[in-house]
Amino acid sequence: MATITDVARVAGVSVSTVSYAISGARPIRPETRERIQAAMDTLGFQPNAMARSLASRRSLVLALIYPQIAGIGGTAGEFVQAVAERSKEAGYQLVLWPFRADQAHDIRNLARQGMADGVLLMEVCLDDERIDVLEAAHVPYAMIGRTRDVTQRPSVDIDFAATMAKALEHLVGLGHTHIAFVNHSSEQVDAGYGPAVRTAAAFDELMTGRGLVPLSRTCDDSPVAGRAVTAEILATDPELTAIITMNELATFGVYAELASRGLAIPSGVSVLGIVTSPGVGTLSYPPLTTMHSPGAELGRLAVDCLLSQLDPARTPVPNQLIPCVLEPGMSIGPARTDQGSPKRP
Amino acid sequence: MATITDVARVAGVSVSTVSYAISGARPIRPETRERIQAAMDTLGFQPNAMARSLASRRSLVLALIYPQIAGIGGTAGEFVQAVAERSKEAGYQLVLWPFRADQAHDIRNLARQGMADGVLLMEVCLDDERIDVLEAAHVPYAMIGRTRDVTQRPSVDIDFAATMAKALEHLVGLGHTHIAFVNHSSEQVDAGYGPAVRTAAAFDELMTGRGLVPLSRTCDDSPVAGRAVTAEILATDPELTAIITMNELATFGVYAELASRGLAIPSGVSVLGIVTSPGVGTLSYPPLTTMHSPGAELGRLAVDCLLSQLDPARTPVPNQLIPCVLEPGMSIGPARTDQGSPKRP
DNA sequence: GCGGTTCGTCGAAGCGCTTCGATGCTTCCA
DNA sequence: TGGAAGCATCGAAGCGCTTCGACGAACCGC
Repeated sequence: MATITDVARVAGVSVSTVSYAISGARPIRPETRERIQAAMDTLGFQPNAMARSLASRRSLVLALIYPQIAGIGGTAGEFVQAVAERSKEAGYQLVLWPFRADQAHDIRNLARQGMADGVLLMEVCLDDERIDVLEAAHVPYAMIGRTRDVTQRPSVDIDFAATMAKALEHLVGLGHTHIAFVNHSSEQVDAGYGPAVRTAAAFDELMTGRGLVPLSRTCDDSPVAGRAVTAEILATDPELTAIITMNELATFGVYAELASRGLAIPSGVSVLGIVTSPGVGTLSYPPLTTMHSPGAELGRLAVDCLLSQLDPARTPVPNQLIPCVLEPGMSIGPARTDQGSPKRP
Repeated sequence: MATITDVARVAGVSVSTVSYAISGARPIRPETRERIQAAMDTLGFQPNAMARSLASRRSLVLALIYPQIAGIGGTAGEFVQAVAERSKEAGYQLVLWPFRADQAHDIRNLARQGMADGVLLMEVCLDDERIDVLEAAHVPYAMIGRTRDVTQRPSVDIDFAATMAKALEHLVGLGHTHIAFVNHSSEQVDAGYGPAVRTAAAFDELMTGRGLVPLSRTCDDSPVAGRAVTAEILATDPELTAIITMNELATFGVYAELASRGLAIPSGVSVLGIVTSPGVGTLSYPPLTTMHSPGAELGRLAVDCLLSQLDPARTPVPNQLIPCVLEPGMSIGPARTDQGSPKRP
């Protein structure tokens, strides 16, 4: 494997000149630059990443800490992909650190080994120990998701409140007033999992603000649980005409339960999946109308957000919240009016 | 950030002694070892990964080249996850290199920068340029999937033939003789995408071997295409009683088309999904019987396979083929016998 | 025509670690 | 009891690159 020394020898210049020619940090005479380029080409020179990092004290590597990328639905996959691609565009590599959220100290130690210039965290909880540890160790980071207070903390996230607002606006505009929300599991809510907590809060507040009664349920991530919750919801409010789900697997159960009761979608009950992974709407019949998670955009933003801290020359990236995007399917229609829709609460 | 020199000073020993204490490459007196350990603890020392790699000429990093991890179904996600975890167990980190299959030269150049000790390739085609380039550059690799000839080439893969054999055995045992196979798209077959080619070949051969007529179709990866193919298959062979699909998205279309024709599953037609991602069976009603892809196991094996080349001290990992695992659902039953099942071809 | 700049290049000092050979002690057996 | 062998440790030479200061040459204005 050719080294920079070989290139310098072949080009008849000093090692430092080659280095400057590569980095462009100092002016090089065009003729010299060409000789160097020729030498690099004939030798097939590729600079050694480790030596470069050691000397420059920048590894050009970002680390992504993730708890899980498997599972149905490519939300996380889409996100990871976007992160990797954006990193590459920016000249960085991406390493995967599979750590659970409670392994903050292992994360800190790995970070201090200098393999990565900064870390990206996903699935951040309202009170996330990892953030505290990383801040204490002065490790640059950016999070996808938000801790409780996020001012002064670099983050990008889905705008759950805006997503819910758009969802309700859409449904209420079609005459729906009895609307239920199927959330993630109660374990996730209790663990302070941001999406579950924030979206539920937004639902309650927005429904109440419209003078409607919020019917909100947690639900394990499975079709079976989705079926059970649907049955329970329908029993609780027989006048229900719309269900918003933020639980992809449960949504399949919602469909199944509605079908088994002869409740057609959307003429009987409208269903809207929010924060979904791409393509999931087409898996059901009738195709589910969704508001899909802006995973790819979040991934790119997260990288930009982190890089803007590593390199002050970059334009700083403010914290951003991105709402989900409506993807029309065929699961939403006007509210049915079996016994006159307006009803006093 | 404390360095090894700081540790040596605090412990009152030389730098090399600290290094040997950490690596265990030479014996150190227990008392000395303890002093060093104490020094490391008080300083919070973490060895610098870059310096270590530069000096030892081993980065302890593996690279995973992947074309796509997004998309419905966690097959690839499951695989990536397993790879990352196994790597961590073995003391390696995993970096993601998002390259398309035609970017062999970029891959080569990156590999020659010495960031990774070896690379893992997924979605390998029968004739894969990347393999040739990597071999020419003497870059250690392991592939998930197989090129045309795989003797002497480190690989792990799904055993498509065995999977298909088990699938047919199961169905024929239930009296099915008119069986169709829904493959991936013709583009993928033409591109020499191993799973599509090998499985189709196995289907043809095994059906013919049993004296049955193989009805094999390519199909775009979408529910819509799945519907169309199902209609065409049923028109071609009205006596069809079973469909094997290796196309998760299309399978949803298969269900929809059967439902719209009033063909119940499994009493009218049995459906078996092969090489599926985990959990996908539960998304349909009735739950799809599947043979799911051993993604996690393949991921672990692939890492072991690669590591056994990097470190000759490890026990070598032979090329392995792992069949998919049957996961019972409710989509398979005995063949219907509308007009007497045995029929001469 | 002389001090002050700017340009293009060089040499050398690291970056923080690994690893080879050497060294001074002990220990052991003939 | 002396030489070989083993043990524990040290010093120094890199690994391949970046970057700082320096230096000669060409250029500038007054």
